[in-house]
Amino acid sequence: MPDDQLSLTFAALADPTRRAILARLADGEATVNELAEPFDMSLQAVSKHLKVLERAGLISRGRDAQWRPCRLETAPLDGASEWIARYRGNWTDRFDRLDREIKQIQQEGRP
Amino acid sequence: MPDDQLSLTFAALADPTRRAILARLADGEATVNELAEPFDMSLQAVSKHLKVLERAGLISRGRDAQWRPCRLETAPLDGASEWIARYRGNWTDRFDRLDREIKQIQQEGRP
DNA sequence: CGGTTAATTAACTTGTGGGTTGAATATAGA
DNA sequence: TCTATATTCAACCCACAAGTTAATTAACCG
Repeated sequence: MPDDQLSLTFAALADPTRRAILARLADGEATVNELAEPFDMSLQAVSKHLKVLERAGLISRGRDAQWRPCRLETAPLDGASEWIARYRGNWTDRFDRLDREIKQIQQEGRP
Repeated sequence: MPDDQLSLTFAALADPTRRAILARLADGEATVNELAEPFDMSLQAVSKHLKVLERAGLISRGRDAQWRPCRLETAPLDGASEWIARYRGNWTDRFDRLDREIKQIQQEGRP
């Protein structure tokens, strides 16, 4: 619905089929047929999912003869990740943990 | 839409109004009226958004007389964050960066 | 009790998401 | 050029999301 980047990204991720497609693409490029193979739905349906992902900037497509290989594009995930991190808390907890680890490293470095 | 937890979470986050509501709740509890105030839409519409957020587990609601204060619940964000992190890469880049920082700390600790 | 405030439920409209099937397009290869 | 393969486009269906207004429930207060 709303077409701001963050909304597009989250909406694209809100479908298990699309998440599975992205997961598959994390292992490397793939054609539409290859991507569609695991799913119990028509090729056209998968093609539509790819369009959604493309509109969200989560994949890009090349052209190799009659194939249109899809590649994962992770840039939009940065914004999504940042948004979530802002509200996920608890930052202090994590800084505390990092603090302890750093102190331990310093101890080990100076015995 | 599919009702697995991850899909519910991402779908809930895919709307700017709902994200704004969550942002507001990060500053503390609020009633439905308070949450609705900034938006140019009916109270009922906001109430529906809250229901979506509640179903996704992103808010919980107490009861104080006729008020139903909403509280931010960040637990579902963990799963979402984890999913994104898995594909966001580049882990190696970040480990490299952390490596450099650790080495620097070790240098400073032992001159 | 009656009135006011807070919030939800109900019924409805409209738009769109996710799926289908069938036709169209583009390219490789015989 | 003709055919097979890969992919998209178009038209359609159904369910639901997001909004509306109107009615209902729940609790406080005079």
